[in-house]
Amino acid sequence: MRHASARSARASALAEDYVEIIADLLNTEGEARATDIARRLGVTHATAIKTIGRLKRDGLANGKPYRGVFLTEAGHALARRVRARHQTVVDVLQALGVPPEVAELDAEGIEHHVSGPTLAAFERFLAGSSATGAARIPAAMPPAEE
Amino acid sequence: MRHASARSARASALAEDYVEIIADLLNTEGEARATDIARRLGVTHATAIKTIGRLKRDGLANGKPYRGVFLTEAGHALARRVRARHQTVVDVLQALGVPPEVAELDAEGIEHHVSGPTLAAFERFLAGSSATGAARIPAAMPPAEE
DNA sequence: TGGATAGTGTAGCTTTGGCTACAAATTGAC
DNA sequence: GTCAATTTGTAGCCAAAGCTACACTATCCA
Repeated sequence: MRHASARSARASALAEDYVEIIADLLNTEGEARATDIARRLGVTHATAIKTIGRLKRDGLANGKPYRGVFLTEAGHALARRVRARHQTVVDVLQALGVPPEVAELDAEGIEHHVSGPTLAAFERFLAGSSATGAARIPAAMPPAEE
Repeated sequence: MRHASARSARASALAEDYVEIIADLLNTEGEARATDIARRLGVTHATAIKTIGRLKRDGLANGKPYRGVFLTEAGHALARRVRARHQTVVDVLQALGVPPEVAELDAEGIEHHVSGPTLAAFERFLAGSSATGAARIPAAMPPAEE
């Protein structure tokens, strides 16, 4: 049954991607239009609109027809969590020696499968590296217990 | 378009999971039965059989009705690649301080999104750690250039 | 040699996430 | 204010991946 959780993560990955993009568009452009969301994802606007409909149904987004998409409080909370996790994953990959552009690309897929404990370990790892000013974790770092 | 590659990775993830499990069953049990594959994945046997049909269609598996599933040469090659990558991801997660059981679980999802360059970086990272015999990478490790 | 049990396969349904094609609304330029 | 262009929405199609229910084979044991 090991794969079952990976499968459910796959299911929520799309919603997380949409929410992440919508939040980003709202921040940078002031509005999130269906066409822009679609372009960012590399799908047609019809696909985007249908998926946005599911986000609305699930209480993550709202907005009136022809008036752009907005996030509910739940949507914003999810976006914040997703964004922070994304950055952590990118930072870890880069600390491990992955080139920045590749790290950014791979993080897009990896982030949806990083569980809470793993995220915590990543953060400890990064805190350890930055504490010494080095890009790598110091040898003296204690094993993180949970 | 950053998300497009993550999406296509999601598409091949299931095939990779099946091939990985089939190879493991062939190794440990000598045969891969549909019911066992289904149980490992946490799906019903009907779902497993349908997916195995797709693997056969795509040239990864073969076998006669009621006679178990086998891998083609392509299937075996894929299984080998997937298994090696899986182990690397698990090792990296543990080196970063993720508990073994969690590392095993998260790797199941993460591995499908680890690109070639990232995998190479992971291997360099591990080579650096093991050279000192420590579970962690030494602070003195030089940045891996690419 | 039969049955019972276990395993395999088929049929038909659902949801998701894609697509194209078309229709409707909005916006901007005259 | 009207018309063209853009954007948004709808309809209908497809394949994948899941399910339940039922039918068919194999296998094993009495």
